[in-house]
Amino acid sequence: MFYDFKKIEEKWQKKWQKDKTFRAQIAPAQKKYYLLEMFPYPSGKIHMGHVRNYTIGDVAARFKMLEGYNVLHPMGFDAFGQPAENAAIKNKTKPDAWTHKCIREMEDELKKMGFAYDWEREVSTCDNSYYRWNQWIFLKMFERGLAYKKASNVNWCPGCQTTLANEEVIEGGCWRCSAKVEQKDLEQWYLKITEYRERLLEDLQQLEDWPERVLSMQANWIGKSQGVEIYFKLKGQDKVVPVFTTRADTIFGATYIVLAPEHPLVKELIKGKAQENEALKFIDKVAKESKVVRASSDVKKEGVFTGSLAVNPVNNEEVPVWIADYVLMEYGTGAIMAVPTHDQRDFLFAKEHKLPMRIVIQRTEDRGQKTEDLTEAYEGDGIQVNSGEFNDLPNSEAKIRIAEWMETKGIGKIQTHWRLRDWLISRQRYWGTPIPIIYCPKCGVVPVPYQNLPVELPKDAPFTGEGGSPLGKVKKFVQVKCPKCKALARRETDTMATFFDSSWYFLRFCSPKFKDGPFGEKEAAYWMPVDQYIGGIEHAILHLLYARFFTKFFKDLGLIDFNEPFKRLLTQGMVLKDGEVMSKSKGNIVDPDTMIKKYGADTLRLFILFAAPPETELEWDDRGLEGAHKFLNRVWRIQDNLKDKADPALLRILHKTIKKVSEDFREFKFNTAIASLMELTNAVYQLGADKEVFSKLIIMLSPITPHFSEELWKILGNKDSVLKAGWPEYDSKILIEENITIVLQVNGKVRSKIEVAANIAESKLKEMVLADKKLSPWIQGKPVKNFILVPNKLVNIVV
RNA sequence: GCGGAAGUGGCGGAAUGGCAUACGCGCUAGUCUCAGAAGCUAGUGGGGAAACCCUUGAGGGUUCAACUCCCUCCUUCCGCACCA
Repeated sequence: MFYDFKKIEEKWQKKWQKDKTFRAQIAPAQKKYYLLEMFPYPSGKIHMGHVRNYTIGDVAARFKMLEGYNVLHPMGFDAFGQPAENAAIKNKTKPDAWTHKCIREMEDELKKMGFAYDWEREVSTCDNSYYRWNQWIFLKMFERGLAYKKASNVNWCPGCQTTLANEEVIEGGCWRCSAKVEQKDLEQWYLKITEYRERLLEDLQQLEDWPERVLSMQANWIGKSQGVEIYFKLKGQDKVVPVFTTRADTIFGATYIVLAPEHPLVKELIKGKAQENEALKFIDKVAKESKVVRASSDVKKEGVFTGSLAVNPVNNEEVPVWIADYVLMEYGTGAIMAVPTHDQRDFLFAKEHKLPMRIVIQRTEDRGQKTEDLTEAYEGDGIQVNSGEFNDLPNSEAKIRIAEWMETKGIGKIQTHWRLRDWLISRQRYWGTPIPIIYCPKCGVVPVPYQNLPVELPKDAPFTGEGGSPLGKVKKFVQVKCPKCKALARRETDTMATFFDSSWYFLRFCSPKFKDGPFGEKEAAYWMPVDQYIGGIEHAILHLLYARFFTKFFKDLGLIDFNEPFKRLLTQGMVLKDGEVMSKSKGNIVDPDTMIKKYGADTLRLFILFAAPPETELEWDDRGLEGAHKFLNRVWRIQDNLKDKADPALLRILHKTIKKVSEDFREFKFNTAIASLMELTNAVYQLGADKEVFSKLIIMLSPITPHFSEELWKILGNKDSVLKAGWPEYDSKILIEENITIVLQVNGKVRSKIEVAANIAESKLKEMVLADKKLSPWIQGKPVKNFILVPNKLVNIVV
């Protein structure tokens, strides 16, 4: 007999919707649990990555419901972004219409999976009821000096006359017209996330339940480093070039310095020199080079000599000043001291351009080694050589002593540097939140008054992907009266990066219809922080960092009383097919909808959890899906053969299973939880189950296969949803076994096994072991050197 | 280059110092059937007739005992803003 998954799944989905089973309401007496999965971009179709992410979340949510928590489990759409613009151009429609159509389709697909969402809380970031609060937040930041304007480089396509995202630059060319991409300076809006860097780093320590790798990625991204700023005087001028280094111990080996081509001193340095023309050409070339090309590691490091010399302040040695593309203006001081012997990049550059080098750190065993002997830079620890009064010190000590010495001599300054830069949020795009700023010829930059929000995104902007910002072409939008002096003014036409939208949506879900602010303080106080957040590892840095930044900002505004938005984080692995990520270009996509039609959502949910642990990659396998389906049919058939009373042996297995599944669910080990449910099912086939054992099996399965379990639960005569059944508890008395199998090893190799009473005395056991027949060939005539006993498990005899 | 993760049967995976390969897929045989499908039962790491021996990317170490801990190396995957 087969179960009719199609009928069953439709029936229960309708019932859940009608009964509002998953509606979440504040209940102060009850323990709350906020479970959130990263909301999707509405592309129209869900893919296996979504199925995996949301199934993991759904099982956790339903498990918590069974455990008696008041669960908030919302869903929404991250609906602004470029794909809508591209799709609209391609399909001759509008981003608005296209996005809303996609949202409807995706809602349908998500509902077909049976996910336990409170759909009444759904939000879409492209609705003005949502993005008006983006604008509100922006204005609050602007008031506090956290949003500011600054000139910055963008990728510019001269063919399309538009800016390009990094991912739209393919091998230095525009993805649409292949024209060579240039760099252009534009005034852009930034958020001062760097003001929060200390807290963003510090508070990582509170996140005990985050994966170690995400924490270290965030810490590295923020990149706090202690180092020294060293002042190199320019020869024949009274100008000074500061360079930053974390390796003050190598200063005596600095044989040249390198400036970024954009460095403000460069033009002056090359003026009138023989190298001037060559240098100007190089600067021009680098300036046009897209950041993507410049940043790719396989490109050869290029550079030119400026013709100027500088003085190494520790030994007054004259060193050449170069410019090179691998030094970036954005980091540190935009200038570095080069130590070819102890930095591999400097080493390669020095070899290429025949620059001098000097060893200053050496391991004792390498004493006497010459620079000519080096085939690569030595970046490890050692003893100082060629370093004046610091010779013979270990470099770790010298690093500190040299830094302090330079500070007292006034040739350097100990400094903390950060890797984190401010966040550029301006986009010259249409489908995003308009930045609520007005430019008045008299008053300058004027924020839109709060009562005038939202600044609505015009529905009818013409855009073709060419010719600059689409909003700039909508006169009705651009032309505006200055809120201060009523003179004719101009609106900002940039929109916000979509990461802005997703940096606070978890707060909106607490009170999605709130009208007096981005979220209700009372609701946020009850539901937040998110107890469990689930999403892809690709968001390990940016999204999570921005969400943490916004949370701290809200705390500073006094709207919330906590520092971190996400208590626990799970990053799920990708879904692969034939060892590769599923993608359209590879043509290896497996469509969830097809699988639902063929086997049902419950089977799909079961398989995707069973095939691999949540955090590792998952290899898709059609046959595995069939196996999962087979298992459900096997459980379904149990109902026909229920006994009046279960075997005591089965009861023991049942309680063992309850213990194991409870532990595994708490730790998100769904694959092994399912394995033990399968073992229980196998035992039922051997020993026969009664109604009680079967009921508990169904309850334990219900978070994974909700429709299937609800149906069986009803067939067993229950009136309420299986969600009301309560999570089963195990009886530790039943778990105690009378007899235990002890493994007998000789010299670490298994030679025999014996069955003994659980509470056997050690001396008695030893006697039995030494008398074991299978063991005798191995121990006979040999003195027992050691007798190791692991209680209830194993004995190892060393002879 | 920087940072992170992982390597176990034919395949997905289990075991975090104590019986390597749980559970599932696949495969083999049996049973049921006119036949097939489904189901059920049994078997299934490699070598060997057997006793036994070998086996967790490679090599070394610690330990009574290592997939698990330490060292060296190899391979694969992921993220990134060449971060000095």
